[in-house]
Amino acid sequence: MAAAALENTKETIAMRVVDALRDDIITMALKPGDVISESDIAGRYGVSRQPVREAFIRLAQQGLLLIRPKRATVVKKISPLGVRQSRFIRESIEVEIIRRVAGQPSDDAADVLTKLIADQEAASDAGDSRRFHTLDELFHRTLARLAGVEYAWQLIDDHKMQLDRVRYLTLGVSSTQRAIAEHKQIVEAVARADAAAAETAMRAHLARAELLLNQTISDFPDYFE
Amino acid sequence: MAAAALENTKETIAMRVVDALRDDIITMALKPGDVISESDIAGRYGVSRQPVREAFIRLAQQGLLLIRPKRATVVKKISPLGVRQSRFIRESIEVEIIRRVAGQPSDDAADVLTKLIADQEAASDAGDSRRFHTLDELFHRTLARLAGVEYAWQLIDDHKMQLDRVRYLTLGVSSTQRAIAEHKQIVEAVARADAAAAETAMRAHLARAELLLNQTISDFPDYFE
DNA sequence: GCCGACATGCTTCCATACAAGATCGGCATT
DNA sequence: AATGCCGATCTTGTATGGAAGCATGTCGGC
Repeated sequence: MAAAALENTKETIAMRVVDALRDDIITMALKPGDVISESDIAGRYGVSRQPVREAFIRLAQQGLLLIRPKRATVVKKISPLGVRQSRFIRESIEVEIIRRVAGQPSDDAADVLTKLIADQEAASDAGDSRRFHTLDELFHRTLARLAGVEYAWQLIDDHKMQLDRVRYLTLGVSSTQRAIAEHKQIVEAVARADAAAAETAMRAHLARAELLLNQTISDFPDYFE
Repeated sequence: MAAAALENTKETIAMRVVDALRDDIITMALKPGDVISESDIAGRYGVSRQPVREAFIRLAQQGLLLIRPKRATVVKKISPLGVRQSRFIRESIEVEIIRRVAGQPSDDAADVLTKLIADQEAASDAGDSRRFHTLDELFHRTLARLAGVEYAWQLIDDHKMQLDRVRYLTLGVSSTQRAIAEHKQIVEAVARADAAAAETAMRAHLARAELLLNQTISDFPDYFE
């Protein structure tokens, strides 16, 4: 396990426990299939069972924990079906976003995106895959903002967590160079206001995740259902 | 308020409270802006505060309640922005779905959909708007199943609840005849395997919700932010 | 040797008591 | 009369004890 101290940032203990556990789950410090209990976590963080229990409820609703009443609570294994359907949702939305952005092109849209790609190249050259990941997410979030639906991006954050766990497992595997090249293609199409090309490029970009998923399933079979 | 007795179907008390409260909220028995408290609801259902509190947490995560720590808990007012972004998500997904269904037409797909429309006409003639609503939802869910993404439909159920509250307010206003006509257009396009026409029809169908939303906001201004 | 009843130790679930922040009213002071 | 203090009384947050269900391993019967 990771730290035994809670960040003192959030208001309530329950919220701090939520943040700590979610981080442990996404970073695989708590592995899919691991069994945890209220008193276990409570003792580990030096708090009572009640806030831990409420944290469990929140994380269970986010699909990260599975509470089996009167039995136990386990870190939910990653569901390939769930991941694929989450990808379907994400692809549907991102395609719609890229159409809008390419359809109503603003002057600085391409500039902002180009600058983000430059940052990604810097992170890639430095071998900082964690920062690359963050910038990659920012790239897609920026597209949502340019389309005027940034709030919608927050709405699907819960579903994205399933994808994030898979992505964390692929940090060393995925080719950052290839992702950067695909981002460039998308921006180029947006700059030309070519919605069809932008959509095609976006679908191709997201399709690579399917290969990564299959690779990950065979690399870590125990983490999947 | 509505019933003071909990259905004895679900496993735990907390789950029963969740179901009861959610139903009261969607059917506007609990109105947006209403202030409730744990002990209030607990006394009303004859249970302790604890399961009620857990129900509050779940409903807050679903966007139906707003817990203000140490202050109170209120039934969340409907956010027009949130509704529009939920609609954006839904439209993105449904367009993708209708493309797939129209793209890979199965023989009985049109038959199943046609039968559903017939049921809707029957409900409309009988003036049973509640049943019409249920069938309408089934129509769209069936499309998701035909596209092979029924599970994704469940994933966005949480967001749909925002739309459901608005829809409940429009039960007497919306034109069932018009909705049926639009459904027929969609099915016709699917039967002809005309993906472009199906997409256009679906967008038009969903666009009507924007008008209903604006109408509802002016009819019930107190229910919105 | 095999199989089932049962005790034991786990878990989550619920109830209750207390703690701590927030609100609102009365009341003293200015 | 206006204003600021302060306490009664709400609220949600946390702690703890016990109840109920489930899994497991032991022991007795066959």
